[in-house]
Amino acid sequence: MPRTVAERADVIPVLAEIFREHGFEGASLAIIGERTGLGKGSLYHFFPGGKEEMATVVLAEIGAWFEANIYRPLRETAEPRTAVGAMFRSVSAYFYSGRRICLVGSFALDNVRDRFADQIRSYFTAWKASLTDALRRIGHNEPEARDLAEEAVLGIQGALVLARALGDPLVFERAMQRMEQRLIA
Amino acid sequence: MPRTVAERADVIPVLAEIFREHGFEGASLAIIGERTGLGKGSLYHFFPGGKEEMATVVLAEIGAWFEANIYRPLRETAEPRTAVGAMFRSVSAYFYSGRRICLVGSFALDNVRDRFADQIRSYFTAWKASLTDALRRIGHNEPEARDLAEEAVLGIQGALVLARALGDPLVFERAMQRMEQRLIA
DNA sequence: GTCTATATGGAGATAGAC
DNA sequence: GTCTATCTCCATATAGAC
Repeated sequence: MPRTVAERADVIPVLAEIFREHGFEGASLAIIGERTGLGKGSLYHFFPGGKEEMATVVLAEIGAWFEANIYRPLRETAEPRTAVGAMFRSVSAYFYSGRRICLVGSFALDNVRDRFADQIRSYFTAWKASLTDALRRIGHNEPEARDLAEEAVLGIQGALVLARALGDPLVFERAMQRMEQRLIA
Repeated sequence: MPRTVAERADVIPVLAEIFREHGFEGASLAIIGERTGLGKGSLYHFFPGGKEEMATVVLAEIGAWFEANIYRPLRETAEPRTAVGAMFRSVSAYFYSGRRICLVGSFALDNVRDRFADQIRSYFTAWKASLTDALRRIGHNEPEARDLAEEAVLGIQGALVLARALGDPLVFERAMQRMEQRLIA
């Protein structure tokens, strides 16, 4: 008999976490079944396209979350200096101060990069663009704003790599501090 | 009959490139056999420990290369300003201006991170330490040197992630320029 | 040292009962 | 919607001839 009646939406955050921890190929259906509490039947009922569809949906949800919580505020908040500070706080919370990796960044380095190339590119393009916009409004000129935005976006990814490699979240926190200083000063 | 008589040392750079392109799990023995021109028999003759041993050996060779070509020059070159400039040129060449990813960084984000944790940590620890040393000798005070070194090491990793995600090597080249400026100025 | 053949396991995915 | 049983494929690894 059925364990419980699940909703597809409830499963997505769990999938995201599994992909972060195990990568795309490492996230076996066995693990996914265990963590979601769903059998293969239910999984394929929700995601007829299998793992590939699961990852696509997860990436879409991540993109939507960043759009709502990071990119839009950067573009639309009246006080851009505040918005940039808020971005660093949101990012720090989102990545658990460097204890959690960026799924999009890890996919970019992974074997699966080509399969999800469009979603990966959009994520970073939108981030760069919205941050550039805020920096422009803070008072930086156009090329300077673009440079600083690129540096910050890449710095966040690098901080996640290094913090994970060294097993030291402080690496991430220090990088956030430095970048915020540089952008807002 | 045997195809050719190979040496283990010749195989290692090929393995490194395969792991970079496909990741650890994605690098199947089929691919490895194809690219090295070796059958499974030869592969297991050279690496009785299988793929895990292959990756360990590859990481060791990468570590040795960086020690000889990056870390030692940073520590020992009489003119540290020159050494830092040389580091950026070597790194840029090594990563093909951002077209090639860092195997160690990609492993750090991957499912296999725990299996190779020691080698991953050493790679970044040694890089940070040797760069800090050079910056110290350039004239930065201790905490400043440490901060700048950490920022540069992490910036290189982030630049590789973003360049790959956007399919744009210029992202990498710009990041190298900015960092060199900041470190040497 | 290299090859081919094979063992064995686990992967993703499907079928159909309930 | 959920389950179990099953299919097929390809993974790593081994054995033993040459």
